[in-house]
Amino acid sequence: MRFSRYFLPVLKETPAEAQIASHRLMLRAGLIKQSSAGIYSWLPLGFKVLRKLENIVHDEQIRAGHLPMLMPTLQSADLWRESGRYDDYGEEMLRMQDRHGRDLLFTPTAEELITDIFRAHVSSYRDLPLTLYQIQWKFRDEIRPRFGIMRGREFFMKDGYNFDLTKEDALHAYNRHLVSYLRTYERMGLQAIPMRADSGPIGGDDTHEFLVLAETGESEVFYDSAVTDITLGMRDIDYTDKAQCQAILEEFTALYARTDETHDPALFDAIPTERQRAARGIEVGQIFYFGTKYSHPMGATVQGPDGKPVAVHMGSHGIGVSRLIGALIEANHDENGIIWPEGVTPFHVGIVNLKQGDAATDTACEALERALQNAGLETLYDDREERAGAKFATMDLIGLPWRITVGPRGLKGGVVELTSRRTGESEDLTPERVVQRLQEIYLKL
RNA sequence: CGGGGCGUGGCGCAGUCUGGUAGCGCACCUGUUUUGGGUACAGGGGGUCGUAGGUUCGAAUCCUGCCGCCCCGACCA
Repeated sequence: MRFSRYFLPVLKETPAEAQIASHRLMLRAGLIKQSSAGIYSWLPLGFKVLRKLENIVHDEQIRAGHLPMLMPTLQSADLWRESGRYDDYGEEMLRMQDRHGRDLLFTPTAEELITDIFRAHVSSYRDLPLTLYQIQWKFRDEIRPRFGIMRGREFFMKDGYNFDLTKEDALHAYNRHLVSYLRTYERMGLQAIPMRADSGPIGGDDTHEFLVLAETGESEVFYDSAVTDITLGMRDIDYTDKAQCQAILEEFTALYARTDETHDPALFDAIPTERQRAARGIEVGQIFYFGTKYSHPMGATVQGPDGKPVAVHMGSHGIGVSRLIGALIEANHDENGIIWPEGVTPFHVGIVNLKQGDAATDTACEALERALQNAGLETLYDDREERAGAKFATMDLIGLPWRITVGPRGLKGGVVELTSRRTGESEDLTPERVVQRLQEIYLKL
């Protein structure tokens, strides 16, 4: 992509409303524009990151055996009356009427609708287990939206629902989701710690929240510092293996890690003092097992082997995809701007032409751009006629993890400069080597 | 919803107290210059001062209503 052809409205000055780093940087780097309180437009660069996260979530869900689908944002109130949540959900649910005066709502979550789909089409235990999910816009009419995309009213969320014959199977689904979520966050370059949580209005018995540690997080968390040393890494996972999923859950949840909702000071004090941590975190996902809470009142049953109807055991699972961008930036930025992890960066590498208009550097940049594209890498070539400092500042702000600097001096020696955004370290390499290096870096992901 | 604050070109702000021709910086456009960490000079375009009403010879400025946005608290992916 040529910078001159892109739509990237970067701001030198920070809009007054932005209080936290991720919000400021998202506005300054031209990722989003506020439309009204808690509602944002996603500009091309922000949309690109959002799509990357969405793709990673899809990829990991499909890997875990879950089926993608899409449900509408507007739903009939009738289903919600059936489950009893039309009245329970309260002011947070945005309600409206169509021209016939029928009550509609903008979906804050989709347990009712998915259960309705399930009961209409599934009647035998042989069709279980089944896990369906979608990534779709949600609306929750927050009392006070804030922190930009981190607590918007409209947000992009992956929500999944499992249907199982027995509690045991449903708990395996729970474990499977925990594992797949861990993988998902790790691929994004984020550490999200599963913590025992409170179930809130979704209801249910078992629930874990995934929290990214950040000073600006809204949740108070307490944990054993040793939990931050556990990673999934490259291990081979068989999602049908109940024992393996269970073992991973136990591995990740054995140590103390809780939000303030479920915090137990006595257990916390039992941790060696030097490992006790009280901090703040951003909630980026949550998984629930809630048994027959919806299937029972809504009549979502299957015939068991004995021919008798059984209410299915369910759980639901969410990842706040749009919020993740905020969490990613909170965890990855410095005073100059964003530093995208390689797994989610909108472009793999930026190219800075130090002397735009100079035939030799222009040619070298264009050749590099083609070579990188042919290698399957996405480039953002800053071809503006700007001073180098301005180009570097823009690259730093938008946070591409790698930058190639092309100038007449280097070209005399046959090299260009490859710079890491994270470390600031540079290396002089031939254009061929640069392409190779970047290929190696991104191949691993 | 309670408490606090703000609304003046795309962004950041001054001007409001004490009414008298709407300003500054950035961004944008034109030209020249320049390009190794936010370049210099010159010229230029763009504003119903959130909105409605009131007071006044005259309102960004004073008064009233409404709308929007932000911050602190109770709720949430």
